[in-house]
Amino acid sequence: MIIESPINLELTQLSGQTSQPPWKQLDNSFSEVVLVDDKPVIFNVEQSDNYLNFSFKGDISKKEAISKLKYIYDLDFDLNKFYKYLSNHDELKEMSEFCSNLRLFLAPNPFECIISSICSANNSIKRWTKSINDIKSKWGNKYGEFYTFPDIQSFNTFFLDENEEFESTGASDISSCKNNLKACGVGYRAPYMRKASDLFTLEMDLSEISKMKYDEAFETMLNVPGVGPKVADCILLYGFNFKEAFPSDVWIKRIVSYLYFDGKDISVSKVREFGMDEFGSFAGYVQLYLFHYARMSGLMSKLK
DNA sequence: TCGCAGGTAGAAC
DNA sequence: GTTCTACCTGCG
Repeated sequence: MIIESPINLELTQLSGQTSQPPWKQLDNSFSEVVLVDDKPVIFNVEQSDNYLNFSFKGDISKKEAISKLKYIYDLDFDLNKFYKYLSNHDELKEMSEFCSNLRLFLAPNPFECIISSICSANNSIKRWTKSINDIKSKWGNKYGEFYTFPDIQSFNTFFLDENEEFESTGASDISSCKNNLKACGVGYRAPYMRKASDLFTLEMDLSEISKMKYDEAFETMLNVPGVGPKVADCILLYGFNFKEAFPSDVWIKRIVSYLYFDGKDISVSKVREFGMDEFGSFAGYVQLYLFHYARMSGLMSKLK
């Protein structure tokens, strides 16, 4: 079955968006289990010309499957309109040729996105994706060769580190204690993750976030341990589809400073404000494209 | 072996 | 309000 909206699937999958790790890749195709209304569905998607060709296994209708995939790959976003916008701005006009048909890769599970984004802070793509995959295979439900991300209620029962696990389980040897968050390589982020899951279990309601205006959602996310401005914007963009978010890290700062401020050093928080004012409802996409444009055009190595 | 990279928390200015 | 430093891990 084909959905006729242009996408570069591999580019989108491997672009490091903190919604989730890339799906399992086999040649041209990507597969993962996704919960649709709490029902496990195994999706297989592949590139077919410019489009997304897919199949699925699970107890949902074809219509529901299409609607889920359209959400995850943001297929209703009008790329042509966006490219027209880019071509009208000198600083941005080169970008679309380097990242043609790159789209947002949105989280089917906002809680996974929150934990992924916390994990991505001060970290590399390779390391945070490995950590999230470790968490899934340790504690997720298994469907075929795939694992779901553990739910919020179970998350705050996980041990933080080997000491906590050793003391609570009475294991004979502390070095055999691997069933804890730190063993997933998350480092000092382990307590942030647990506190975040506590917060969403006890005080905050995830479904409330998507009903909020962006500014309120941003302020709300800043109250979550381990979540600062960059991570909050990643969560809002990749986890909740707030396209006006402009996640700003050191790379976006270097790129924006080069393109718009003659290389002058400006603070990350100013870059965020600039991005939101300048790009409006395209801010999230511009951020995504800026990063990959810089990566692929060689600008990144030049700015280093 | 060690230096480095990368956002946040918490403290200091 | 802005700026400094410690934090954990894997890589070169």
